[in-house]
Amino acid sequence: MGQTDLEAVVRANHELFMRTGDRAADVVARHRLTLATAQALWAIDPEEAPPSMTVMTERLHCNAPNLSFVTKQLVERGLVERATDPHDRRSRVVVLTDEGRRVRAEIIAETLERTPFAALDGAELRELARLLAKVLAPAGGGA
Amino acid sequence: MGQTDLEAVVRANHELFMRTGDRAADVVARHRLTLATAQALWAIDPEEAPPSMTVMTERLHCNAPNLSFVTKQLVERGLVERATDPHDRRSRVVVLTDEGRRVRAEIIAETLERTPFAALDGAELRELARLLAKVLAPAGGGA
DNA sequence: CCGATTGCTTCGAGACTCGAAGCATTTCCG
DNA sequence: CGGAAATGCTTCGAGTCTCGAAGCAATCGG
Repeated sequence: MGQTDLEAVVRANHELFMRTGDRAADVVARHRLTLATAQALWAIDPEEAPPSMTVMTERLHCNAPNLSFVTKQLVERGLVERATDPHDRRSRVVVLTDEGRRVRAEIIAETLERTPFAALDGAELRELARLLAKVLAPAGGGA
Repeated sequence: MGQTDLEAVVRANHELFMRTGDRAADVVARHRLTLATAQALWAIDPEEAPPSMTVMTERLHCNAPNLSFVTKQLVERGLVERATDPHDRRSRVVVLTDEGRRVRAEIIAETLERTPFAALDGAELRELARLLAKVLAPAGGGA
């Protein structure tokens, strides 16, 4: 009867995603952003190379026109800038501005303070992170 | 540094919700539904008393006008019917039709087949379900 | 060199979400 | 009882999000 556990997990995953979003709603609104634009901002890690639009569509599970739309709003808000990838002039990379870096850090910090997941203790979080990582990469290097 | 685990958990939760949705997309499309209407259908447990609109808004984390809109589509699709709660004639309950019950079961079954969570074995799923349940109900009867 | 492909944008349409306003019913309180 | 207030839901209008189709610039393949 693993079916019952599986359904419970999928439902809990959905519910917790919604609850985290609900609690983050006023945080992102305070920065004049929406959930969609905040997720895009979150997806740009300032410690890695600026991602191309294609990479961003994969991270956000959306298509190119959608990302173009969302990116435009971040540009207008002064949080990111578009730049042409010198290695392939067709490709545009999304670069965080100083304010973008600051706003991103604030949104992430406040979201993590409010998410229901924060109720778990360190050991539980580590175990949960381990299990979720396994789901994300099930092969584990196997055949 | 539990912060790292917490962020990883929130990101993984988001990512897995999106992946589950992506893999369910063609399943719900096959039934002429969208993700929003399918979630509403999922939220109606045929083994419990038919939920009122208010209960449904809580389950779906949406407001009344939105639910009214989604419910209308399920009614037009012949999957649910509206009924007046005899105990409070202001309240409308959402009742699954026979086809609604059948389509709901199919969508859930096929979604659970395809979700990445299905890669876990029984013990892992049970542990994951336990942790997520704890996040959903953190108090545990405490003060 | 030129057709095919890739990466992105714009455009137009459809779906989703929400606040405001309105209606029916119930509850509250004198 | 009677009427004001509250509750549950719907409709309406506007705004946001999402996507397919079409188009442009740059690169790749022969």
